[in-house]
Parts: sequence; structure tokens; C-alpha cells
Amino acid sequence: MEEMIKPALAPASSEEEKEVVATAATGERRHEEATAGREEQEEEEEEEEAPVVLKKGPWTTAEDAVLVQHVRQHGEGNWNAVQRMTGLLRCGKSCRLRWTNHLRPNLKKGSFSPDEELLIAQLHAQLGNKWARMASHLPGRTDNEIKNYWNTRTKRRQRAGLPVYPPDVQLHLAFAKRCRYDDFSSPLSSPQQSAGSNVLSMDAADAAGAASSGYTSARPPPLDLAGQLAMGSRPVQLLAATPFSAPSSPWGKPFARNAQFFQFPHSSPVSPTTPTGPVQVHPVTPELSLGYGLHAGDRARLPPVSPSPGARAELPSSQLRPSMAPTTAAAAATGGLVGGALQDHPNAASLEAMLQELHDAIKIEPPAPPENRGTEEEGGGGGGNLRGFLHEQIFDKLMPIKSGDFCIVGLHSVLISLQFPGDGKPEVELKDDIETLFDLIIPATFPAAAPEPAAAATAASAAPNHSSSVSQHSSDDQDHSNGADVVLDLPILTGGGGGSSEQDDWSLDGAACQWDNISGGIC
DNA sequence: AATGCGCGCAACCGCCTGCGG
DNA sequence: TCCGCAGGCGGTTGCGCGCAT
Repeated sequence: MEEMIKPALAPASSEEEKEVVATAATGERRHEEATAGREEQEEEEEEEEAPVVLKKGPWTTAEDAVLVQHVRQHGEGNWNAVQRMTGLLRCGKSCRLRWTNHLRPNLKKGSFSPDEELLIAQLHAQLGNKWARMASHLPGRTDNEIKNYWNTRTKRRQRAGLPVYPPDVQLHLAFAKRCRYDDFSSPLSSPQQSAGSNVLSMDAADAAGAASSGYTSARPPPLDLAGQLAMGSRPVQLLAATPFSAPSSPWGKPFARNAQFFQFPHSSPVSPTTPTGPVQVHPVTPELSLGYGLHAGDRARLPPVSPSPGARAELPSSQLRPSMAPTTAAAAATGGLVGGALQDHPNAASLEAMLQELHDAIKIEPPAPPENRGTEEEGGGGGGNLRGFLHEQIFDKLMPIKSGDFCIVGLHSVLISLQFPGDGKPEVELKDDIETLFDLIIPATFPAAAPEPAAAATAASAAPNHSSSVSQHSSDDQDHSNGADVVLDLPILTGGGGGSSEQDDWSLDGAACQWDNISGGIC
């Protein structure tokens, strides 16, 4: 048997091709001819009894021609009949695969465009290894092509220690994973909310697929980025239109700007001390730097977003939750109070970049507890673990309330007010007026002139309510030795000259911070 | 020039699903 | 309801090519 197959695997000679063509040409006449005579009939019986050895391996041009001719005459489908009708020594599966992957018209050949690559990443983040569904969003591309591309690319990036997804896609994943839509039943997330907005709704197939994957009607649909790409009637606004995904900016680029204020792995060392106050910045140790501001203890309940090396790269769609469009969700979360404020805001596009920074901001380690502060090390919350506490407050508390809109969460996290009362456990004050938040955030985080960290600290102490850096100020009856009222802001967003060479990719140097130049943004 | 290695790609394999008898 | 078949899908394999040594 093996000997019978092996010759077929060899590249077909011209004689072989002739044979295939001849066989195909006479294939449909075979049955009639077989009844011509007794001897021929016996031969035919022997032929029927003998198992047909189907050919494997690469297709020849002659075989292709036979298959194309057959499809032209009979259309697609009924692939098992191809072998019977044409005499082509290929199984139906092989014929179907050959046709769909190589022979059918309108196939797009060549490497993927940057837009397609980004779309694949985003689709994979949404769908997991649903190659066929992904292919349906990429006209002219086959599932096999996408699968091959993704697997090789993933392998390469994992080997290089780079994240599989672009940062903004990672962000969508990280936040979407934390959305507990099951607890969220606001009618504001109905599909009608998306009508007329920038968000394109899912097509019916995806909607059905999403439903079967665990999405409910109350959940916001995934963004139909593919639809935008396929439409072509207007500029595609992809999430990664931010500088993160610029060709010159590899996806895995650390958020270098933070190195001015915080010490991160792979970033140039900076002073681990903050301008003032008990909230000091500690180096993020590798085991704590899980990539998304998670405490190590969160690993159990929050699966990693990026596949770890050696692990299967698949992110089953059932594990993912779609992200709500920030602008739409922002309005929805406030019951329409905001109206178009968010999406119409001139700086709305830069919120994506803000969120990148927020991730790292949450990585801040709390100061060493003077007494019992920080006694709870696991669980990502409760005690003095600032990062874990923030995580719990933001992701477990805010997200369900605010319909999982990470933009809102991001904004909240900016203005979370931490207090350390006498028992050393932080209390949190959350600002939930989105409209006010937005009005506060934009001017606060995009200053015309970016202060230096030290200067920012000074300014912060002068304006404690919504300072532009990490600051400390005491309350009237507070014991300073045990706690402090800390307003966490985003010093990373106050810009300022850095000097790190890594900033060159998407530097915010300069007073204008180039925010206006950031395109794309929020879907 | 020979060899090894990695990568991209095409094709196959096994499983699952839908459908009709 | 069961069974067989066809088609679809995702995972895996193997080949050919280019490049580095």
C-alpha cells in the first residue's frame, strides 16, 4: 500500500499529467464501455472490487484543470462525485480543499496587508481559532491561509518574547475578560444603542456564533472591524491606528514613557522614589508583572491574555467577552447623560493611548506597610496591596456597574482616591459622574505644558483634588503615621521630556504632546 | 559547494455537525 | 431515533525554498 502511494507523491511528470487528463476525459464514459463485453465486464468487476488508490500530495496543473472544468459544469458541492464523474484520483475532501484554497475565483494571493494583519489579530482576539469565521471577514483569504499566518507569526513572536496581540488588542482582551456581563442587564446595551454610532454591528452569522459561544443578547456585540475593512466606503478606523501599531513600532514595545516615573522591567532604571508621600513606586518584579497589572494572586481567576510560551495559543471564543465600544458604552453607562460628549470630544481618540498607560499605572506597588498595611498578599484586593486593591475595585466593582466599558474604568482609575485610615486598609472613593470625569480628565491629563515629576508633585500638593501626579495630603482627623489620603492620577500622562530612546516611536515630547496627531482611537 | 536550519505553504487527518433516509 | 454520508473545520505534518554557516 505504501508503495502504491509513494509514487503518487512524487512530482507528476508530463506523462502522468497526460494520463490524468485522459482518465478524466473518459471517466464519465467508463460505465457504458464497461458493459461492452464479457471480458471487459470481468475487468470492470475486478476494477470495482479493487480499492481505488486515491492520489495524495501536490496537485498537478492537469488535475487542477479537471477540477475547474468539473466545477464549471456542475458547480460546487458534491465533492465526492468529482472522483466518480471525472476519474480524478482525488478524494472529495481533497477536491474541496483544492478548490476553496487555490482554484476558486477572487482569491487574493500574496502577503497580508498591515490592515489585514491587524484585523486578523483583532478577530483572533474576539473569536479564537475560528479560522473559517475569520476568513469570512477577509475577502479573498482562506481559513488555511489565515491559520498558517497566525501560527507562524505567533510562534515567532512568542520566541522573541513579544506579546501575541498588539497592545490595544491586548487591552481589549484584558478588559473584556474582566467584564462580567452576566451581572449586567442594562437595557442601554441593547443593539439599538449602537445604531448610528461608529460601531458596526455584527452580522447575523457572527451574532449567532457569538450567541452560541456564550454571548447573550444583553451583551454588547463585538466590534465588526472586518465589516469596516470590507466595506471600503469609508476610512477604516482600526483600534491600532495609534502609534502602537505603526510598522516602525513593534507591538511588544514597552510603554517606555512610564519609565520616567516608574521602574519597570526592561525599562531604563529611574529613581524608585516618587516625589512625595507614602505611595512609593517599587520595581515591578517579574512574577508580579503579569502583563496586565495583575497581582500574582489573580492568575487563578483571570486566565492569561497572552498565551504563555509552550502553551496552546488558542483563546477560545467562549472565554472571551466582547468589548463594548467605548464611546457608545460611555454614553450608555451614564444613561445618555453624556450624550455625544465622549465621542465628540477632540481628545477622544487619545483615550486608547491613555488606557495603555493605565495598565502600567496599576502596576504600582504599594509602599511597605508600616504596620499591618499590606498584610494580604493574595487575592488581588482587600489589604494594602495597592495594585491588587485597585484591580479589585476597578475590575470587580466598577466593571459590572459601568457595563464593562474600559474607557470609563480607565477614567475612574485615574481619579480613584485612595485613603489609608488608621487600620492601614485603603478605602476608595470613586468618581462615577462620567461627564464630570471626562471634563476633568482631558484637561488634567493633556496639559499644555507638561511639568516635570518633581514639579508635578508640587502642583499636586497645591491642587489635591485632581492633581496631575501622585500626591499626598492629609485629612483633618487623620493620623499621618498610619495613613494618607492619596489621589492617584496619571503622572505618566502629564507628558514631559523623557530622553529615553524608546520614546522615539511615539514620543509625547513637547508641550502639545502630539495628542492631536493620534488617529484612529476608539473604534 | 555542502550542510543545516527556519520558514512558509500546501495538503492531509481526524473530529464534528447537519441532513436525509 | 438511529445511521450513514457529505461537508466543514481545526490541528498537524511534510515538502520546498531561501538563507546562514
